[in-house]
Amino acid sequence: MSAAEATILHADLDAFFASVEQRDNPALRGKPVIVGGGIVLACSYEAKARGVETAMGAGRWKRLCPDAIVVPARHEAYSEASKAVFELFRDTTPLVEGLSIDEAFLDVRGMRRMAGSPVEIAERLRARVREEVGLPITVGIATTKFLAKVASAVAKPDGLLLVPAGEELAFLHPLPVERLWGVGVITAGKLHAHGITTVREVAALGEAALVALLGRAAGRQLHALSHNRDPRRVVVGRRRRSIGTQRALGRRARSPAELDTILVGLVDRLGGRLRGADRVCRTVTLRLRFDDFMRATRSHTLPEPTDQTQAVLAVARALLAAAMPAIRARGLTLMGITFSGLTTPDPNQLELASDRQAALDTATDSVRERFGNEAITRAVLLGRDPGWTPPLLPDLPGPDAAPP
DNA sequence: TCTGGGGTCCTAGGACCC
DNA sequence: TCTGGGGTCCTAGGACCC
Repeated sequence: MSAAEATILHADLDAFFASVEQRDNPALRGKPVIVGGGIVLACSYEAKARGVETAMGAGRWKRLCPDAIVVPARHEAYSEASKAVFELFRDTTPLVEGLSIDEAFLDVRGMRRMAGSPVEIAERLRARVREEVGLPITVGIATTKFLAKVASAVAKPDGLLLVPAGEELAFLHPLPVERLWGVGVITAGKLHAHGITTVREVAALGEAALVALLGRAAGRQLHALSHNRDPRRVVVGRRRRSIGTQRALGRRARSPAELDTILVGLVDRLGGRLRGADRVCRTVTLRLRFDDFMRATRSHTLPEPTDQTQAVLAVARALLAAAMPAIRARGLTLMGITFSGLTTPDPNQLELASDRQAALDTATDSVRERFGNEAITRAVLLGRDPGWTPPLLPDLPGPDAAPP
């Protein structure tokens, strides 16, 4: 019994949002299409060929591709298309692990007699996604999840690539380090600084050296991946660990009252999403982004989980009020706010969140215990008095280390 | 060249417990 | 004077992914 047979598929829709737009509007086919506008949420391969990339700002893509057709995002359409494709995934094999709205791992081990070789299964899946949902999809096949993902990235767009068992390293080693899952700009930069540009060179380095360079987890992981060692199984039914909502603010200064209005909107959305997903959260995190792209995080953990907007709001207000003086002291402009609730793994705890007033009381007590009565007062004032400026709090560290 | 709205996982120090 | 080990939880920051 060879554990080495390549049976893991990584299926990844190509330029997902843009492909849905081209599917639904024939006038867009064959043209550079950008979904988003302000920044690029997604772009068609015609736009990619001109150098446009995801998350690019308007200034840049307009220079690169002035004739691009810009369409607003239609998230419901994407969500629907995603559901239809995932149905086809699950019709292919019960072992489906979703990674995001547009990609999943499928394990087709033991299906040869019934359904054919992994390549045949993948071909059939690609044809069905094309015919039944109208979208192009790329599939990578390999012995490990990690390598299947690398394979699909290499095969894009609208491709299929099998890395046969036994040929993994021959495929992997010539690739640039950036192809490895988990190597972003920072890690790639560190590796480049040591003259390492290919996976082969990573593999030759040895675990100890990689750990010294990148830290324990990242070093070990990279070492293992460079030898195609990835024992992770395809797992069905993974649950989200956190739910968050965020909003960009731009460079304009915001009054406390404005901030509070934004905050209430975010928390309201978050509460709705928690309840909609039948989830509760115990740890509420406030994430702030500044004009120099610095970030700061403040979090608070409640004694009991909740899905109640008012309870989360009490925590959120206190966190923001407590962080505000430190922000002002640095003279930074707030560019974005995120609130997220770390969901709890135990669904039984849902019952604990049933009583609204009790949840609010618990949250208020918990915040008071940590930040003191003053913080509660400040948090309440935050929403009421536009002229209010918070006093400096000496006990709070700044949003980050002192500027260079 | 400064941009969205989602997420995941890891690290490190301090508190606290046994 | 020097000095124990291990574990969990919380908080803040950082890197990365789509």
